[in-house]
Amino acid sequence: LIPTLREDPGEAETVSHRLMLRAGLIRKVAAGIYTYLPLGLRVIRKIEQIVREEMNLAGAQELLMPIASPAELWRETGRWDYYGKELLRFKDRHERDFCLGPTHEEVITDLFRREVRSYRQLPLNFYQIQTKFRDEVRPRFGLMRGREFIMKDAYSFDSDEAGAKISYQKMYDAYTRIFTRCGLTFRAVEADTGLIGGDVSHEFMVLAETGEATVVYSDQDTYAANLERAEVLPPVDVDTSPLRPLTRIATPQHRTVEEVTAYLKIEPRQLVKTLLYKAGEHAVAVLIRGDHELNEVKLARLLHVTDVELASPEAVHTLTGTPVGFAGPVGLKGIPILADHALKGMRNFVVGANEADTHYQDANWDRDFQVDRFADLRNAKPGDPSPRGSGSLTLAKGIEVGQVFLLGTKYSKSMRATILDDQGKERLAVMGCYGIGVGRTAAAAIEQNHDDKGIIWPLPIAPFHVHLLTVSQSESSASAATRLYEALLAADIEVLWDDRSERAGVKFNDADLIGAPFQIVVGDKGLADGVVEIKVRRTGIKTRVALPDIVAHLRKLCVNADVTGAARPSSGR
RNA sequence: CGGGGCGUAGCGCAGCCCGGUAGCGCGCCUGCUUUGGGAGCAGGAUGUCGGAGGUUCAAAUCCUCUCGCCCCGACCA
Repeated sequence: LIPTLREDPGEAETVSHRLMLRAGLIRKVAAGIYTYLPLGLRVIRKIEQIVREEMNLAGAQELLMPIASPAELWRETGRWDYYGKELLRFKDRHERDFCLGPTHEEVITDLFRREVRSYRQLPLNFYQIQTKFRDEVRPRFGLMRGREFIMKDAYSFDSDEAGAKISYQKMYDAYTRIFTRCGLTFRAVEADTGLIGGDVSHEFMVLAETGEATVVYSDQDTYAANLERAEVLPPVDVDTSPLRPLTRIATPQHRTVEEVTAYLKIEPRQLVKTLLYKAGEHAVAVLIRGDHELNEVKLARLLHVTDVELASPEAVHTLTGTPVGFAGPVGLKGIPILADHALKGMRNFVVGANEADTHYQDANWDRDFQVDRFADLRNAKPGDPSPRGSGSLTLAKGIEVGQVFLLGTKYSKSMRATILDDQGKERLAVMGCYGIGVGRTAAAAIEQNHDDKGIIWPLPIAPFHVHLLTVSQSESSASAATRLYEALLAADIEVLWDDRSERAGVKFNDADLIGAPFQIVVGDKGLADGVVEIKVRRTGIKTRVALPDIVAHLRKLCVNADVTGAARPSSGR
């Protein structure tokens, strides 16, 4: 059974989602919840196998934790309240609270503290490949952002920082090998730690237009970070023109940067917008140059809160006495004023006047208002200088397929996971955690490897190496195909045989859609000359090969295609 | 959570404005022909029109409620 679809399903927009449905890899059960069909499951298993091999090689041990976990563990770390609606909660028949695990720091740390006593038992690294559930606000793009999804998660435990860093590096290296073996073009970037927490983190980003994340990287040095994290250096070019006197100016009905700058015939970079934010219980004003974007993650980090949000129009009115659109720092009382450090280089700029339909021209910080704190608060943009030395920054879209975290003692502290060190003293275990989205890796591979006919699988994760199709109904081609099929199986070549009595065109199109790296076409025409046709899906190149030479020929093709998988690390672990 | 859109045969859609026998294409079944890039002819099967309630002689169509799905946004003063 190959349930391919001739037409694009109405529900899918992105390439990988469409092709996964059309090629018969997945079917939707509910929003963000999918069944893996036989073909899709084979791809998932291939990726899992690569992950297993590399994790084992890196010294991690596989275990399997439950999907349901009791609320008490989550209450210990505070995440029962903190995680929000993404945590799908339910009660068992005794009215006890449970949730479906979105990640497993709590469960593994609980295991660790019960079982491990001594530093001699460390380092330890446990991993599992398991179904996770996160009740996403907006599931989309098929397996790219599902609610239920398969994840490889790993957790390392060390007796000190130095050890934890080594464990982290091992995982970083393993991830690099995993995604390389999967045939992906990716980048490891510095990342923020978000809900998981911790100190250091890298995300593995597959570069693709459909990515939901933005990657920032330098064109000349090795700097790469996601947009939330990417550092912006203080300005180098400082305006030294003489200060002009502050002037009020009427800007009737002109609120946005666009409107005000057009009205005043100035550039957005000569205007400073004043954003009012709610950070926990407090309000702050944030000054940002007109052509820059505020980075809320940076703001939250600076203020030591988990989340910030724009103040409501009502709150803006209370704080500034004006409707939204005319807030400004001059005369603003009672709340801290923060400014992006780009302002340090600015003079004689335009700001709101805290009065309807009015702005100030030629405002200057220090003279006209005080800034409580300058900081890096904006998003990087193309052309910004690299924060590590040389080159300028480029922005690209990426799909996050993996992330590694150096957690430190965040969880071992709240859950009191301690070990005895060589002095007999109790110490908190130092942890790391590491995740790979298995289904998302498959989707990302399709985003990077397809054409208008369908998927072009990288050999290591292809559901089958070879798609065998018989295009003639004759006895002779059926028996030739049977012999060939068995010969390929005997040679450990995975082959999908399309023996349906469909017309040739249907089979060709399905084969292209499903995207096995190689197609073997058996037909009466070729058999008359004792040959079959081998087509390389990616290049479209067809070769006529004599029957006895097929296995050898395929082997050669495989070696050429599998440049990544062939290069196995020769570590002694 | 806000905005927009869509639920009609297995799939893709029309019909709805203007109420009156539920349609088209693909797929599926039967037969004949065809057979190396999504075949042709002939015949055939398939629908609680997402669900509930209402209006009406009469509802896929109008009204109310509800469920599901998709897309955009949740970033600017």
